[in-house]
Amino acid sequence: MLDIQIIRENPERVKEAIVHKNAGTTEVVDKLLVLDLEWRETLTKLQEVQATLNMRSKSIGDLMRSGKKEAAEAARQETTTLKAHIKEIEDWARSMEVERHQLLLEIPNIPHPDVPIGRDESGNQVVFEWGEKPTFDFPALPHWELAAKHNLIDFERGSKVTGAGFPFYIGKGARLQRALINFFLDLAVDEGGYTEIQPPLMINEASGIGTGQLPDKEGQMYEATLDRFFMVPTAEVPVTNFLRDEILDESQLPLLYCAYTPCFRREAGSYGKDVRGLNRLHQFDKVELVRFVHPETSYEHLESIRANAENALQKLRLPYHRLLMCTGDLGFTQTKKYDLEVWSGAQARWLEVSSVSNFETFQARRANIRFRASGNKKPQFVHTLNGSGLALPRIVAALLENGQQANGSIHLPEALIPYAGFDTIG
RNA sequence: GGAGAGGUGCUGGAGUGGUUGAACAGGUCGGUCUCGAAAACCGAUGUACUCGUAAGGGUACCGGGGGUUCGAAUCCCUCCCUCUCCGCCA
Repeated sequence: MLDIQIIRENPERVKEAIVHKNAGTTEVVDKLLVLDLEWRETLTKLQEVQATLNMRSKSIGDLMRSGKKEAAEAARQETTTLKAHIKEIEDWARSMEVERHQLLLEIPNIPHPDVPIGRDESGNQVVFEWGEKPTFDFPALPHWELAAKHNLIDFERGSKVTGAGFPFYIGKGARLQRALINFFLDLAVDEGGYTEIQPPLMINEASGIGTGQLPDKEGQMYEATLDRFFMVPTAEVPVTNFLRDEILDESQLPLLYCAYTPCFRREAGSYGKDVRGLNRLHQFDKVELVRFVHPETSYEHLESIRANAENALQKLRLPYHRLLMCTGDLGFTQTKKYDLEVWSGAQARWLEVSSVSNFETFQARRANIRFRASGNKKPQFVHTLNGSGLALPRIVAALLENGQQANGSIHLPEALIPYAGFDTIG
């Protein structure tokens, strides 16, 4: 949610953001401004009438206390029409406010000036590349064949027990998952300075609204309808909402949290391409990095989270590149975003394994997370940021594919061996 | 799941229909005193929205929502949460 003040003062900038983000028509802005004005006028009127009623009530009280019963009774009669009038204006104001809020929720965040303007993913810029793509002097197998060959992952039984996209990890496959989770968490805690959190795996409606999954992306989450809880699509949701409706002290900032959770995504509408093997799952593991920071420092923190994620990739010796996402490929809530993609040797393509974003006050405003600067100043909204550090399945895909040898075995990178307890699969 | 108790400001804790946005205490901030500090004393100290160039007004908020009333933190309904006991259970 944007600050209404920005929209009032700078509607053209907001419209430009909508156009650059491909986020619908700019009409919402004009509609909102008209409604906002109307709402404020109505509100002023309402408050005036309420003030008169309050005054009358007070004088009735005075009359009663001084024993002037008839006068009090007469005054009481007079308030009935006033009350009806209040109710009328109140209903009107409320319905306007609801609509105003609705429109406000439809307006996307404004991209940072550094962000290249572009319609879609073709406008994204590769700004950094690291590592060397592996070459094979034998027919390299895609990870799903390697996983089957070494009995690491069982997709079929996953389909039987739950459905497509819910695999079983077996033996060294399961151990590899556990190793990666611990490796990423240790990295975040020991080198990144994050505090580890184990959040609930289900969230309520208010939390979904706080981080922006609700109301529009409701269909992307699994819902426990009896309780109206949602399975977490990412740890970002519970971890960001950890501080919802709180006022922090400036000295507490920045706050850095990391969390491992499974992530549940319905991925409605994305069937067809790229769903082979581990490329797209309904349940997958991820370590998420979340920061709550002072507004003045948030872009430094963006680079810092990005560096945390890249550090993990480099330690795993996975070739990757960094994309600066263009306006058209930015999410609704983001001002600036980097995607990190690893090279998957056998599929010969880049796979997204991390997305690092700044939301400035967009989430903080929705989730009502503020801080108070020293000296009794007014509370202001923090900036929130997050990034994957990292998402497991595509890392596993790349590790298997890039690490495969002519004899069919798979070598693990040095950094992972203490965690896995083995250096070779097969 | 059953029975009961309770949810008030940064904190503790009053308040059961009429100057209560909320006593009192603590905390925090500012000041006086002091070489400095402590103590003591004085003062300030919620949030959101809105009107206003400003000074300064106004409205709403005592877990959430709704209702009764001229008037509600106080009465009623409902939901959520916490605690105690019982049951069930990893």
